[in-house]
Amino acid sequence: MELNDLEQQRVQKLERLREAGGEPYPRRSYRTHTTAEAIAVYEAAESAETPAPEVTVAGRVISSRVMGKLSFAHIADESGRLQLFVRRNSLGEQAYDLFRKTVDLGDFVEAEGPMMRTRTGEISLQVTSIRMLAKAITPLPIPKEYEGKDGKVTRFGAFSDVEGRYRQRYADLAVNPEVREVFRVRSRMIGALRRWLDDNGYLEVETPILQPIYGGAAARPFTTYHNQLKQDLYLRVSFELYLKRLLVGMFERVYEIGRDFRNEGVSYKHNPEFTQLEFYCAYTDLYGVMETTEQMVAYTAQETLGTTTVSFKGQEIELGSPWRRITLREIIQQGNGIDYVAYPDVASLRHVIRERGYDAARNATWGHLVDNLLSEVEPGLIQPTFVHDYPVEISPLAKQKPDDPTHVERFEFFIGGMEMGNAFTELNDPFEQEQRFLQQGRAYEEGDKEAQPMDEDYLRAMKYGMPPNGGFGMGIDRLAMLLTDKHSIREVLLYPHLRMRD
RNA sequence: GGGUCGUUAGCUCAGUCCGGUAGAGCAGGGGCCUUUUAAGCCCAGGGCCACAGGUUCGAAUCCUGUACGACCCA
Repeated sequence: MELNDLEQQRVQKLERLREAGGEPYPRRSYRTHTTAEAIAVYEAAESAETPAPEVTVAGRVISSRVMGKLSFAHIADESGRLQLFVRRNSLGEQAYDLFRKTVDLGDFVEAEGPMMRTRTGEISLQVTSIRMLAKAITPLPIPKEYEGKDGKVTRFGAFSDVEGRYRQRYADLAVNPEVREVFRVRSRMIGALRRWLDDNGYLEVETPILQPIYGGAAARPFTTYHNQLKQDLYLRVSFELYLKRLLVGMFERVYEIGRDFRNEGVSYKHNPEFTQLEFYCAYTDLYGVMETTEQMVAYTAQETLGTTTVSFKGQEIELGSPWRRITLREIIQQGNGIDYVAYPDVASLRHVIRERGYDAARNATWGHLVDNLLSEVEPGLIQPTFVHDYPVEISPLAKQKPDDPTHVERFEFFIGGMEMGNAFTELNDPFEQEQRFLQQGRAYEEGDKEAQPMDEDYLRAMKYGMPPNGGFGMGIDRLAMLLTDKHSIREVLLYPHLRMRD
């Protein structure tokens, strides 16, 4: 192990601790109170005018002010922080000296003694005994903090290098409490989603991540290989086809929360692996799913943040229902002035798009061009909006509209200028589904690498009879961005994908 | 994929225009200090200036390329 100067100094302290009979990495702590509990029991004793309680607390040293015969330090645990009042008279000369010489910022320690208030009024622990729990060799970039009279905390020298924070997330979490809070919010959010679905009759299931045939979304997959079976396998790009098979199997409401993998570029809202929620509900359709979506998302915000009004990029977003509904055709017309329905082939659509001054890639399919037109208006969709009625070409698993076979009952919904999810009245006619797969196959041959492959077993399942149903998918990471007001997906992923470095 | 910007001490950053001994604060080390809280005071340390080339008497600084990252655009 290569150690720099600072690390070598800490190893020397570790050895000094051992020489004094101490153990730098003992097996466990005999903590009696968290720091928050210690403060609470002291406050209770104070107001009841009973003697100050004795406690044992454990945590990481995050500040220290060593003076001659009296020192102050703060330790932090997950519940908060507590000041240690370390006086030579209370601790004993040898122990005090050992504390001064061997304890660094970042170390985990255990401290024991009666609670007290200092002269300035801060509730503290008067240390009668202190023990190393885990010696930190590498110094953590612990910032200095200053609490202004208005209670606002100013931090100095905080660990803020974005790349460093992502590559060493443990250090980021250790020194930036607000980063920990992001992941608490994320966890509460997923818990709330799960609770809502469970309470509404949905069964949580798990389906294969390794799939012999991928599908359910327009995306390129990651490919892997099973050595013993000598078989190519794909990492799933969606859960869709496996979940809908379960409706054939007589489950009526199913959902899955898990990881999808898409072999595409990274951006502020794309990571190669991301967390998705999909649910399928028998006997409803797109319009039923709209209501479900509104209720579920509003509930999740309320349970997670205590409000359905969220602030995102400086704007107030109201997640309470009802949400705006507008057709894809209308919103593109409003945004770009192009009625794509009037240009039913790729040549004429590409022509009009270029005429209006927008880019249109030469190899883009008609469906991609429509999708690109939507992308132009997407950043303006701040308040929750269902954009519905999509062209059948780009929706091979959705059911056509009864009055217009060129369009399907599908919506994508947008919040905060981001696409959050996608839903259909699911196609359950096996003959039509077969035609759609064949059409996708032709698109693939023509160069659309995101087209979906034929799935014979899925058709076989559908031939047994699949109830009418509405399906739904939502990007969990993007919802987490919305609820935490983070503007990059990497801020809501503990370990975002980064390029290898040496 | 294109453009712009960045990479200097463990952390946060100056220094780059206009080439000439590598800087600060915090952290760390040695002292002083029994109510501090961005504690304070004194002293002494700490660097492959991302990497590889080039120009030059001389490069952190100018030029080219590479890597990684951030932001914007597609």
